[in-house]
Amino acid sequence: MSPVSQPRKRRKEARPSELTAAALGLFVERGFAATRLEDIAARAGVSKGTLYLYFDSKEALFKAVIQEGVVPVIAENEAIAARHSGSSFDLLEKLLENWWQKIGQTDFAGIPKLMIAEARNFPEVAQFYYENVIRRAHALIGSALERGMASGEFRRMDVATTIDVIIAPILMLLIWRFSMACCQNHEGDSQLYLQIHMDLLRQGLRASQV
Amino acid sequence: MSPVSQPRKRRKEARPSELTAAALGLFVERGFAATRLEDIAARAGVSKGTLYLYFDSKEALFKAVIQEGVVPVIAENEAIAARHSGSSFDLLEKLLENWWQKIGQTDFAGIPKLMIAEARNFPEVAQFYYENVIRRAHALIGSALERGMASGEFRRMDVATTIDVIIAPILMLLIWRFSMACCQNHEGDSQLYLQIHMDLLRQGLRASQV
DNA sequence: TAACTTAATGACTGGTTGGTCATTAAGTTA
DNA sequence: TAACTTAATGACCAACCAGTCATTAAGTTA
Repeated sequence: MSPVSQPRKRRKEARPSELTAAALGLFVERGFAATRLEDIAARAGVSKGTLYLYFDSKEALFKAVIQEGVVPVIAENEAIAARHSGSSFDLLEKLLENWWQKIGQTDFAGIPKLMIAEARNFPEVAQFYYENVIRRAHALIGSALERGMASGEFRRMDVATTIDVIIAPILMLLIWRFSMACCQNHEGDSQLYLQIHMDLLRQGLRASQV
Repeated sequence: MSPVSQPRKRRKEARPSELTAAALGLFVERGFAATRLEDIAARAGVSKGTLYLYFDSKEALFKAVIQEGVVPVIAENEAIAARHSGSSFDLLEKLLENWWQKIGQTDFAGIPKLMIAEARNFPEVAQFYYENVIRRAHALIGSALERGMASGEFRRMDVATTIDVIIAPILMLLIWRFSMACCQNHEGDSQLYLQIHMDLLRQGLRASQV
């Protein structure tokens, strides 16, 4: 057996994203308060001291985790909505598909659970997340709904609240995966879940035929 | 000004539930790890030492919080389902109504967020919650769905997954209230939210008319 | 009211961890 | 290869907190 300690490499560029990735994983798993900085550093393959070269404090690291990877996907979806032509329900499906690819199937999928668990302890970060992610996602779904109502494709409804009801099952899918999912022996089928949600909406949103 | 310290009263009976109530509030607000036992004791109007007369450890207190107030409501709803006659959608509405009265509008409303945030750190408690709350709630909704499918009221669908999609917005309502809700200036209307969810379901679940 | 039982207290301790900094060594320049 | 810059380290410290226990006093019994 050779000595365990690796020669220490100097890789200034790669460190921050490696550290936020490690932090995301542990924060989601254990919660902010219960996660030790030493464990984050170890998962990223550095020492605790190195972590402080790149982040001022544990809270600063938390902020960086949140701000890193969610906003770009919102911007993408805004672009998708802008150039869409076709039924409004198709637009909803396109937005969901892109979100699923960029968030739902990546490590960022853990962020909703993390944000929900820690929002009250970090109001400033929660505010940032609300303004830059939640509000914009709402606006996106809202405009699709209004488009569909204007064309007669969807029935009339309270838009603001309907948005919440549409988004809720999508968020719960991720939240569940990072919390209670460990108790189920059978694994849930995410694709089927999303498909059934959209099936219910397809029929639930459309203007009644009579 | 008179001295601050109250004469200490002896109230062995009332202590446990006062302590679990205080703990629920603080755990929901700050998370398990970030909550200090001294703060829980203070909120319950006793000293930290007193807390240890009634609970062996911080984790034991957490278990007690969870086990205290959710199971009875499930049992009630099982009774409601057993004696129900009428449409299957009416049954779903009745179950939701009772749940809203007994959980949604009480301090127990914070439990879903707490369970989700801490499930991974307390697999034993999570397992208990899964078996005694989640599984039974699922079975309840599931039997209502199958009843409706058998009578031709609902269309055919994958029951297990549809249950999840139905429950998700209801849980998110509470989770939201105890996390990101602080960021919104306008307060959401829970009644309207639940009504729209049920409206979407009423039309989304029913067998297509053609 | 004296003796007794036990609910309640809060000072204390041992372990933990966020954050610091003097030291080490990787990589670069001359 | 010698001198230099700075990324990386890990021992260390101070604050914090779960859990303990000797002491206090509320309420009860005789």
